Amino acid sequence: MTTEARAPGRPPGLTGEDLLAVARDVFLERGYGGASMEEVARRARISKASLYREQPSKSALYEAVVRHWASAGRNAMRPALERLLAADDLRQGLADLAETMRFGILSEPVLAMRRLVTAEAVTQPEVARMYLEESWNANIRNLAEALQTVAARHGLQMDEADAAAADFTWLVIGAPLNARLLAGDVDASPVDRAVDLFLAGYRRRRAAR
Amino acid sequence: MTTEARAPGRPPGLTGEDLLAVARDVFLERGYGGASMEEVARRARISKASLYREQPSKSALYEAVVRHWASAGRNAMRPALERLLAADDLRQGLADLAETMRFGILSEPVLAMRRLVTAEAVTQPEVARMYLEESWNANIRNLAEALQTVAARHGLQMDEADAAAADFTWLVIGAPLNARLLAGDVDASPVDRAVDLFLAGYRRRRAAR
DNA sequence: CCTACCGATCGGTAGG
DNA sequence: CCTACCGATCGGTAGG
Repeated sequence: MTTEARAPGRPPGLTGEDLLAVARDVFLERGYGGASMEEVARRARISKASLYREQPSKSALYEAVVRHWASAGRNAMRPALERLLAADDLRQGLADLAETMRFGILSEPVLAMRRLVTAEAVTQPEVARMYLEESWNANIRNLAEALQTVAARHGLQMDEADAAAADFTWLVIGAPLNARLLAGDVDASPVDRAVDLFLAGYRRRRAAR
Repeated sequence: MTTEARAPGRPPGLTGEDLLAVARDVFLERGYGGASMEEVARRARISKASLYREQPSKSALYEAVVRHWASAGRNAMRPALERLLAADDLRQGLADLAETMRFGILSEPVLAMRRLVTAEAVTQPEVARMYLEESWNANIRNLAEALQTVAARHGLQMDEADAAAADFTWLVIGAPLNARLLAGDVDASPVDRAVDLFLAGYRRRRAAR
């Protein structure tokens, strides 16, 4: 069979979430300004008129794309956090988590989405704020919860779990994220340094202020 | 006097570094795609034809702007590092340095330049790479050198000073930089947490792998 | 140094 | 009659 079966009168092109996936690819490849509604329509095999009936404007399409992406990534770390909670060796568990975080956050599509949303934060701040809250802070809070559990089990001093989750995250991905965003470099530094520094800082109560 | 004295035949508008400053403002306000050569020319009080005689293309103007900025920021941290080296109290010295770093890196123009260069890293990667090397990595190396000196004086264990400088930097600015880039939030968390974690990690030799 | 203008393309919408 | 969709073109503006 060379043609798909389809009901008469049904649209042959993409709509709904399939359309959002196509639009996402165009935005990630070209940036907001470089993306044209015509290319989105062409790749989705629909007319521009049909595209505008699905989304009333380019900015509305952009917001829908980011919202769908953020929703999908909201609990991206959950499996890795389950593995951390199940790990006997805390240090090894944190190192595995760190590797997973690097692999995910430094992947090309995630980097491209960060570039896109950051660049458009000036003109569409509410979209950037939604992305930060739904996609990033939600994951930080999940991480904080898991860290609090393993801290209690392994006798770590962790009064402010959210801050500790941020510390861990930025020790692990700060430098390579910066390098990849700006230069595409693949960072080769082992995660063990970050994990050791984190553990050293939280193993004993830090000096009072 | 209502008019400035000027030599006959001299251009009334801006050229050279003054032109780059005007172009920088336009790029930072509008982004690369949103910046028009016409607006740059208008603000510099020159014609578009004159602008194109100074810079052969929009991308050449952009590269000149970023290069000039990076060159100016290359040793931005030097005064703060001198104060660290002169500090008696290491913890207080690091806290002061951390405040200075936050104030500088999280300032609006520096954030806007980061947004701009990051967004254009896809289409003009060599400019982004130059920015990373001249403006960021140069400062990290200056910080590493200073940290090595104070580490030796205060008995810290610091085998890889570049990595330690990156650790310190991302502990101090990672979370607030992310929040400000995406949501414009002003972070209120004290720098003391980051400094204490850093010191705890480097005060004793970390566990062998 | 400027006005005028080009070929191309943008986001968005018309009639049928 | 309906829904889904098309070719053509609108007014403005971009880099050059």
